[in-house]
Amino acid sequence: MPLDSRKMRILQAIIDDYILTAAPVGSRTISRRDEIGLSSATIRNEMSDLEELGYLEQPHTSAGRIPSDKAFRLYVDNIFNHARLTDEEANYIKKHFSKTLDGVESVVKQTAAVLSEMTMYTSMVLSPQLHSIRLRHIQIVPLNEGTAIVVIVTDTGITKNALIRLPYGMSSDMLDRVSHRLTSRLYNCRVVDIDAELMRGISDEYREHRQFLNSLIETVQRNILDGAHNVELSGTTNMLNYPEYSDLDKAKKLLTTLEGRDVLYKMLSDATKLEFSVTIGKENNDPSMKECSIVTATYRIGNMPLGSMGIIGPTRMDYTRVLAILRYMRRGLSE
Amino acid sequence: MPLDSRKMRILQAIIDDYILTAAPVGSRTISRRDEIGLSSATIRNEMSDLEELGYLEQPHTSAGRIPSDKAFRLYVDNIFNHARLTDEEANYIKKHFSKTLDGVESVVKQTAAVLSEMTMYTSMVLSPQLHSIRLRHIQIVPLNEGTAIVVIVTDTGITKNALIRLPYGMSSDMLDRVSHRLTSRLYNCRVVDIDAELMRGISDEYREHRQFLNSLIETVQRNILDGAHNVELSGTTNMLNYPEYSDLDKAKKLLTTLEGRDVLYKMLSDATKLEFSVTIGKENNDPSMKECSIVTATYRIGNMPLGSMGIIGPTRMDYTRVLAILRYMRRGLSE
DNA sequence: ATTAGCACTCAACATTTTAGAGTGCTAATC
DNA sequence: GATTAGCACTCTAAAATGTTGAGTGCTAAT
Repeated sequence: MPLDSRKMRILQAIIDDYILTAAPVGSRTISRRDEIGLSSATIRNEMSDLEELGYLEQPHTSAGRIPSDKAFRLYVDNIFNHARLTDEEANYIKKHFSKTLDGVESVVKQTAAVLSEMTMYTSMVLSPQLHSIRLRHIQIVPLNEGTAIVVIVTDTGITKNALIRLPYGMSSDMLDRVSHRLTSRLYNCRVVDIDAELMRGISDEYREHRQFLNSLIETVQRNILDGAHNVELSGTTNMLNYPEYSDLDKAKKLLTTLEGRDVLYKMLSDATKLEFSVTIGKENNDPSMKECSIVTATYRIGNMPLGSMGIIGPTRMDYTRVLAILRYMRRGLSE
Repeated sequence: MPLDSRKMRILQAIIDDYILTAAPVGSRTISRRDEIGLSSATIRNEMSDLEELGYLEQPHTSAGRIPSDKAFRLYVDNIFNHARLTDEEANYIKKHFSKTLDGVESVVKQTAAVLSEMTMYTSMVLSPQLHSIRLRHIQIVPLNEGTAIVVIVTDTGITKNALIRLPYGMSSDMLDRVSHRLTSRLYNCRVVDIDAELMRGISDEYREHRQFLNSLIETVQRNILDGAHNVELSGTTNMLNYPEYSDLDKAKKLLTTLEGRDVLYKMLSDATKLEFSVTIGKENNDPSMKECSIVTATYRIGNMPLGSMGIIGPTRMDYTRVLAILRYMRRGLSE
């Protein structure tokens, strides 16, 4: 059953106040606000109802009340589309992105930095996922007797490289020829699509090196898919500024999880399916993040999702602003 | 004036205890140890002397005493050469390094991870510095109308890439030829050595693209030298386990400095001049690190320093073990 | 339906008490 | 002369106790 409009207004006020102060909100605080115009006693009754309905929680008798995750959920679902950026903020972003940025890696880093600076929360950016990306160039560069570097370039301008062993007596000339052959043969292939089938055609031409070619491709594939696990993190220490993490133990747990990255990687790669996602408090799977919220957005090229980015903050984070910022960045990144 | 052997032994005992407990050490604690065999009263007298000499500090009357930075300095200079690894530890390292590691980046990451795991402190690894590294291959790969990726490969197997703009009407064929020309021309050059002089020879052949070539080289140089600022950090949260950082405020300051990386970069790149270095407590320049010690070691190829790595821990860190581990890793890395 | 009023609760903070670890000094002992 | 036992003294950390104020729930009046 939906909340009547008065309850709604009161809940809204409580949430607003809580986002600001992180402290339990009492009935008087709300009744003092003139857009409400009710006595504290009335508010108390309403609050009591809201608590019963699961939207508020009381840390202990005689403390104010705190919005529950459920309340934030309601709140987020409501504000979702109102999120707009002020010009000032938009300019801030523009300014900090005007620096020449060569290479995907530096864009990713820069994005993470801007996100965490603007929001004062922790930000994370998942490097472009390479599953569905196409090869442009393959080059094998001999290093010294027995080893070489394979460099591959993709259509999105991402390069990857891996160290490989060479079979004995492989000439530098031969490597050049193989490079050319691989490039023209695999041009525009997706990395995941390279399979035995496709390789046969090439191996056949270089019978004596079949073994080498196979291990080469395998290395490249492994390397590309692994590298994509990279999550750029920024502003982790920002979390320490929020009273919800003034408990050293909680802080430690959170930071440890963040440092581990794998949890974040999972979230971000799951989130790559949706344009935006908001995960509030206990909705998170990881125990150390039950007091966080995470807002994510994907970035894409054309309409193919490439990767995603996210903001990690306390449950009472400023969702409106965070969503606005992400929406803006997402547009900027997707080019 | 050097300490007599009894003072030395007592100081040693105090330091040992303090490294273990992080708490001020009292005279009884020391007198109980049977390798000393003196009453607490005697120890007290000696401690009083040691304090006068600047090796001990008292947080307040009626607390035990704490070794000063000066004491640790003495200690470190003494143990410096005794540092040896147990077989068990050596095996641990070997095991964790046996994973296939393709590419410099993953080696750097892996190294940082192993260092912080083994020591339980924070570790950092400076990526190989590229000043003195030589070019092996340059390849320009067209992406789409107007942009391309330059990939360069160095003799140590490190690759770098940068996004560049193409002048109008540059054919893919032409790019290939330029790539070849650049490669043969700059083969074995150090990046820093590429200058106007050197470029003139090439520009002359491609008059109409002189402008393009110059900006290309400039981008590459900038990119290479920047990228080298990369410091891989691991185990930052380990610091939170030590009582010296149970004060949230101190912890926040330290972590913020660490996250900034630039202070660390400076330290590591300075440290690249020495094989090992130990910086204790107040010897550090940065105020947030006055209660840390930092031990660094360089890794090299042949006898050219490539980069360095370091351990950051509380002043009372286990220098012996840390030095042993670094010494071991350094040998392993330098190949 | 709303609100004023009042008794009651409870965390947070301040204050006092207590316990224990450690010191420095002196006088006795080896 | 160096060492040590003994004791008075110091000072923190922890426990115990007191105080305050924000907040509640309920009842009776509006």
